[in-house]
Amino acid sequence: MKKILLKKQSINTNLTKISYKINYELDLNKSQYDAVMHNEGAALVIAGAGTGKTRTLVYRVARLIEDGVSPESILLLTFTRKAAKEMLRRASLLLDGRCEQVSGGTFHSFATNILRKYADLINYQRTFNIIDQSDSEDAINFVRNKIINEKTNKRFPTKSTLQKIYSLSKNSVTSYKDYIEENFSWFSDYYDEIENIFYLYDDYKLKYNLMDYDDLLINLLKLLKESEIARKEINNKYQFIMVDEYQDSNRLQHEICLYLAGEKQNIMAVGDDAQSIYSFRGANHQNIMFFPESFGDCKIYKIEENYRSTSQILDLTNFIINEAFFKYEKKLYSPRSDGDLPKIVITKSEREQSLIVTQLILEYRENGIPINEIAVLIRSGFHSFDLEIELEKANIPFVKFGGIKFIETAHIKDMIAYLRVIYNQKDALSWQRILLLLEGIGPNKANKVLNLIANNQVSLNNYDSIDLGKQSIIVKDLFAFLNEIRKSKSSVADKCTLIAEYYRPILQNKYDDWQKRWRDIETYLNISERYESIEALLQDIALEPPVESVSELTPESKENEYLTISTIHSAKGLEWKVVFIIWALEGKFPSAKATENIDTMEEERRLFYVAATRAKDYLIITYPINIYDRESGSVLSEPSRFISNIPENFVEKFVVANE
DNA sequence: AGCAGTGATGTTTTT
DNA sequence: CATCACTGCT
Repeated sequence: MKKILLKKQSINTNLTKISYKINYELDLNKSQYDAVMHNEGAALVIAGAGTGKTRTLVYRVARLIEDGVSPESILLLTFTRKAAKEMLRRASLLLDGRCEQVSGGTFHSFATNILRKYADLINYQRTFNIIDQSDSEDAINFVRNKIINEKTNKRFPTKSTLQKIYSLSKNSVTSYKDYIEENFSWFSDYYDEIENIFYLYDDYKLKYNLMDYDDLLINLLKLLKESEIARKEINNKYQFIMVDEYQDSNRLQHEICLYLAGEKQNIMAVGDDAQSIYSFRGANHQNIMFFPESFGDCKIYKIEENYRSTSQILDLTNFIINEAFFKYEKKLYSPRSDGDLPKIVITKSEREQSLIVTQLILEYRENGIPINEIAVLIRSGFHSFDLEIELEKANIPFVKFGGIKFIETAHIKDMIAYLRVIYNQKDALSWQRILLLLEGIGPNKANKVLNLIANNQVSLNNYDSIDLGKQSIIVKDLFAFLNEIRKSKSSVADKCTLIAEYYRPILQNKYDDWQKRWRDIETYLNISERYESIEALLQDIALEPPVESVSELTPESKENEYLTISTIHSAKGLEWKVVFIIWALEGKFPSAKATENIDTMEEERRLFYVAATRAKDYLIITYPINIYDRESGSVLSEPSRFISNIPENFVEKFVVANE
């Protein structure tokens, strides 16, 4: 039995007597100051776009530390690790290195770290592997194939639909039955089969020591709920909880927060209901409004003064959000009234849009705006393909965030699968993947090996009993090779290089464009150099994958300044002097998929709002008119509904002159 | 049992 | 423009 160490912590609540290094009153406005000085008990901070939300969090971290709270006992949960790092860096600049000691990360990475420690309490081994969405779909497909029969041959949900139902019902803490009835009622005939698949899927993961993204949260909650020992240790360690971007948390995360807050309820949630853009992940934009009800006593702070944008930009964004069907009690105001009006540029074609955006970027740069103060924001990853070509022609260095990441490509997943079986030998999903790469091995023979592994008859250092006839040798060679790497004392990067050499002939055989893919592998090898353990590498790849998309990201463009192209979701919390929003066309943004449903439509509006509020000084919205759209088979020619009825004096409109 | 070739299919957003 | 499921061939 583990012994619980209780450490007494004295928090000086008598604020007036302390003399701080930082002059909080001078550095902050009144509402920020109040939030920063919030001491114990629950609090909700509603902070509009650009109102210094990060600043408030950073100052509160510093303030708590100045008051004698030990940095490790502050837990800062953010949406991305990048955000957490940035905050801690700023806090360190403000105060000192102690701020770097603050605990923090995403819900998922925090959960992973906790679960690695307490895995045995929830019947897992601590070397569990984390599987991403597509892995999860594959595993679901595996069990799905066992369930489908004559009755289920038509209109039975696909693996990706099943994964979605599974994930959303878990994230919203709703039973499968209720969730299907409410959201996928057309599948209710198949309810028994679907539920069965989900049970089998859970068994599968437990058996092979795998967790999907949802399991990380579910198992953390389970641990907090069911193990008093773990809960006490965790509560004792993390005395002050701060959660950023609360509007994008879901029910499951909310329940975790309740347990993390513990009896003391020292939790501060920060967010903006008008910026909720993650409902597809089970977030509900009303969640944040329910937050106070979960606590006996919850203070609410509102911050409304915007320091980011000019009042010209805010006039436009206020207009956009006030058109929302469900009203937000929100009007941001700004002391900066010296700006240009936002521009709307209408072009004839996508080509012309790309050309004009490129040209404007060059003009802004000539006028002294550094290129890394400029961003192009897009609704979907592929909206920038044409622009990317144009930017390359014009020699404008750029980095693209969001969209398909190179980590998600088949060849990189293959590479990672080798590492994963070394780390967790039971990982059937990865075994399956790498076995199928071998010549003469199909699903059946792979399955044979999988069963041997599952029954502990075969492992990396005991594989003599494998008998697959002619193919035995090639499989045994794979085992021998992986076992060598497992035992080897060489660096992670060296191990990855060996794997790459092993994989290279397979790659060449499998893909015509193997040279392009090999370059990705070289990038991957470079990344692997940053890690000292396979565990750390795998964890980062699963939870904080390198954000850069597949791209010809040259080393020098990374060093120097670059233009940012980003999906709006990936641009959350960031800001630039100049922001372009391209493809503001009905059918693209809002996406054609969202138009049927009022809730998804409203989310598109908030998304547009988030995009526009990223701009500090200049906002340029563009769209091409008369575009034939293959998807819907129609001609798109209407400007986005979010900008079509903007009052004339709020924007300047441009069209490209005919030559 | 494995594999290659074919035809359909569908392409938000992310941990 | 892939990937994916399916089919028929070896």
